[in-house]
Amino acid sequence: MSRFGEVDEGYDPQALERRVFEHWEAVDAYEQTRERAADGEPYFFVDGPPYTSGAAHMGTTWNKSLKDVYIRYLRMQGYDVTDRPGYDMHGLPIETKVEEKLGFENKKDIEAFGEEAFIDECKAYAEEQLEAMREDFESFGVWMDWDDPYKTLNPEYMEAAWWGFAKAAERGLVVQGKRSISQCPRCETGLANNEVEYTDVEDPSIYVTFDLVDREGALVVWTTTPWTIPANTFVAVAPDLEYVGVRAERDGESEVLYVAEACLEEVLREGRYDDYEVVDERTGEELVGWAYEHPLADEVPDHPSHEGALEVYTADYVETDRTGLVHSAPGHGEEDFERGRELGFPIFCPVDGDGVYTAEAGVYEGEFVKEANERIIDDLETNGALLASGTVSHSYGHCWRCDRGIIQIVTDQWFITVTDVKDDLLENIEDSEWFPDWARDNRFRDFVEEAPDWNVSRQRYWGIPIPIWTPEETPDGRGDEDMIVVATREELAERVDQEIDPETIDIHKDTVDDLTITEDGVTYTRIPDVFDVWLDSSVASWGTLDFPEDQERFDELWPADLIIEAHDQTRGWFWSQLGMGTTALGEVPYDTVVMHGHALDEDGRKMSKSVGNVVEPHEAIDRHGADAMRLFLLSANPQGDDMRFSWEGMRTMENHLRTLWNVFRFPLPYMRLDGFDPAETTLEAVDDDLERLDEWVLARLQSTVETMTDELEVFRQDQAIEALLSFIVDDVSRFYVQAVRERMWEETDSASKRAAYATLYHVLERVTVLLAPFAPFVSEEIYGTLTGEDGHDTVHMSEWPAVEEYWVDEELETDVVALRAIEEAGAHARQQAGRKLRWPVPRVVVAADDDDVAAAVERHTDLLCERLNAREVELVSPGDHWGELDYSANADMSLLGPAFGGDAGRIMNALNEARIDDPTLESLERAVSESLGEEISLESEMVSFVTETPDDIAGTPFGVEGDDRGVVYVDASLTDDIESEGYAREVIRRVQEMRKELDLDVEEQITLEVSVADERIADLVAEREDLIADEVRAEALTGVEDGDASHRKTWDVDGVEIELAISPVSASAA
RNA sequence: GGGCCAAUAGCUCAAUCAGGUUGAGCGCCACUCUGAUAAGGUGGAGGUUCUCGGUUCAAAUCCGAGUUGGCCCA
Repeated sequence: MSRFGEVDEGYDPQALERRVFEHWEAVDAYEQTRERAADGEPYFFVDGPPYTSGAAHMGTTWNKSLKDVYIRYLRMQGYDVTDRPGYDMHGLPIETKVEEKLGFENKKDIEAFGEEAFIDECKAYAEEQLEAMREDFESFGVWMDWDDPYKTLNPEYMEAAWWGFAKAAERGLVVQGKRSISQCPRCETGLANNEVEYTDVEDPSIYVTFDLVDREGALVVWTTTPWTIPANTFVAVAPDLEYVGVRAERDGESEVLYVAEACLEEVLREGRYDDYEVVDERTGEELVGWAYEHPLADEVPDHPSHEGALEVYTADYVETDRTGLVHSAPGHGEEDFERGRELGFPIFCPVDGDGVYTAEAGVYEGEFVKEANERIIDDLETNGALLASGTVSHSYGHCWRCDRGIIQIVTDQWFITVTDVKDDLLENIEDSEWFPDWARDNRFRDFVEEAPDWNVSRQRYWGIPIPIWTPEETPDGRGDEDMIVVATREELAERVDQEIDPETIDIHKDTVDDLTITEDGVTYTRIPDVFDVWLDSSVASWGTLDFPEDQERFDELWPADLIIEAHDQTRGWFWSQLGMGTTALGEVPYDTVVMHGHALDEDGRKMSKSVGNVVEPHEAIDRHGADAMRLFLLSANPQGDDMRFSWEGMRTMENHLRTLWNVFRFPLPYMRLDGFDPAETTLEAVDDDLERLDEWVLARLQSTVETMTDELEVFRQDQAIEALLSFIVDDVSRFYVQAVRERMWEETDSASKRAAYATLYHVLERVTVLLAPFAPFVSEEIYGTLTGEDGHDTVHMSEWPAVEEYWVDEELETDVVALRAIEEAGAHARQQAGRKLRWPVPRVVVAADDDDVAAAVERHTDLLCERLNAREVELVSPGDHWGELDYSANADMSLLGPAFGGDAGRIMNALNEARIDDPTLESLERAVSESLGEEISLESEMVSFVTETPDDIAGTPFGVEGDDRGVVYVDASLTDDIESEGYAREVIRRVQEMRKELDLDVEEQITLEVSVADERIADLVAEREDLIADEVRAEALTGVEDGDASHRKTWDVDGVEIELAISPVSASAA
């Protein structure tokens, strides 16, 4: 880019972004930026791999933008930052998508299609999705190593998972076992808890009676899963709960029912009993050992009948709910299973992985369990075991992929026994620092404390094969006793019977399933399962380093310095990494965690396709540009809180950027015209010529740098952005540029102009560097235009600015805060006096409350005169009083409260309403006492005096951060001289407008004719003819002939009619 | 059903930890400016600080119960 070249007149983000992408491409901006930091101190950032689901939504966009900011910032700080992006590419979501695509119904279709072909389809699909996501990420300017991402489907990454798992196995933390798990009957695989989604559904709600053996009556249980009744093994009670036996009557028949006393009324109502009588009272403890008959004994001949089965036991999961007696089937429910194991019962689960009853289920064999519900209810009724039957709406678990209702069954699974190392897990948490800290100390700790063993096996195809080989013959024994766990591809090649090349082998299921190991005469085959997909990403901290293949980088970098993810990852990636890091290596694999929230819609609702409130990032980019979108997202608190998307917020950010663009564009023509060379006219060169405002804006720049750096260090980029934008918009644009414009308009060269150039140039250049991590596009273009060949090829190679002590000037900053407050108050007072800024006022009086303000006014009298358009500015020093003022007082409630208790409020009001002539405590006490009708004694610390403006002069108090610091009085009286200038300015303004209407060049000379209807005012205007001619570039004030090039208009200036006519000189000469 | 987090102006948030007359920016309306112009300036309207109860002279702030939303878990 050439320095001070022509730029777009308005801020056009789309065009600008296109240019910047081309520029990045042309100069290898990303590669150069990385290279520049290559020798810096290493910083190991790990990208949490997004699942390859197709497109970046607003949440991933926020996440990646945050990562991009900190990567860029750290790089500017000189760190050599790892920025390898990752993709999570295995798992059921992709399998189900591919199944849909191929029109598959279940696993049998996959088997028919062929494992290898299916895996190839999954791989192709995942890669396709990856490309779409990469394009999205790049489109909003995320700079990561897109050419070398880590993919969980790559053999070297899969090996990282094998290695970690083998380490855990080495430490005895891998076991096989039967567990009650959530099974998706369609996907035919177990699901982790976090893969189960709960939604409200209508299910059967039945009350079943279990007839007691050897005594009259029946136990009443309640269930929503009739299909689990065949597997009933025992009934659970709470030991201390009161139970009753009642003789209940309905339809003229009576029976004895046992339920918890608290549930009695409800059960009888459900069963529509007419009457009842309590015949027995017992605690749960006293029911233990009672035997009952299986209600489907004939239909399910193989039902549990072993020693101890079909009896009452206590269990801690019993609640005083429904009947207080719980039908327990260890072959299904998780708690039932645990209790059943405690009791030493064999597990009876007559249901297969596809949700179909096995032969053990007797007459129900071959039926899908959910469909068998109805028949079972009928059979229960026939057997006289159905007390009541209805439906209930409750929250029930569903498969996260296919939405089918899950079933609880007991199957053989493989576990990492994280419960064995729970103390280590809790201890290791302490080694990580979290932002916000409560995420670690409340949420995460709670989760870790309660975490069960990790079921890592899935009965699926598209995943990392579990590297366990078990002996072909394992009669009765558990697989984990003689298992071989393979850690690497090399080890695999060494141990398997077949000839394979570890360099080239793809270790997906279709390949490794055929491999066998024979050792000591025993042949081992691989178990058919693949890993839970959460295990894939859990090894990212070393997988991203290609460890174990690459040992060196692991030794240098591990563990991760920083990870940044949303709060749903507490139970996801934050946890899986801790679990894997601790079981494999005994350490937490990350030092610092930044936990952000989710992107919600404008109303604070979750964005969801079905609700139709999803905002796509590319729509946001199309409407307001990628920079504005990033700034909007990044200006949200990144620690824990959710963010609400807002189009208004987006627009605001675009407006701020437009302001920056205008500020940047404004001096360019002047700098170009004057041949300003920033390399020559440096700040150092013009130091002696700098004016106070120049020094001020440089001082403000320093404190902005300081604030931003401090905030970024604690991951509050939102605060950093606020500081920067407020500097750009409030300080540079609205104040500094406003004040220095006239210096730039000067036609001749001057020291003051050069100083202004050098200052504004420096400020703008620093601003682009500070803005670069957040809005990488617009900062790039501004930087390029400012620096031309002298700068880096890209702003992103810049160092993060350090505070330049030389320019720090806190006192000056505070002074200008006061001056700006005075100016603001002055403008307010003017408006109240009905005098617009264009009209000069003879006098402005500043009554200062303290020496700092007084000193500031003294130093900047000229500036105040100019900005307030006052002939003179007078200062009333602290301590002196403006004779005509009244006073009232404000109360300091922190002192008034303790002193007066309940009366403090009334006294406060009296203070506010008091009007006294002189600001003394005595006068105030007198006024307050009189108003309240009682003697009130005040301390001077309790009150502060407030001036009350007299009627004849417009006065406005000014303050700093809520503290009153003085009052500005504007004397708006008129004199002929002032009226003369005022009307002249009115004429000038209107001539300028007419020039614009004719589209004249700024330099173009005109002839001008002015005729004012009012004679007195005509004379006043005539007094300022020279001023008018000068300001509007009029060669002469003469009559203007009506003609093609002339422009004539009659104006109404506050009731005075003024006719103006202009014509360009060139036109009238022709 | 349980845990964590949040709720203050139309919107985004500050003030909450250490109780003391609720603030800023944006938006809106009015006025204003017109050599940055899809800009700038001034003012105004807009709050039962989610609800109810408690502690206190005094509660947005502390405590308890609830409501709504988000995440996680069952």
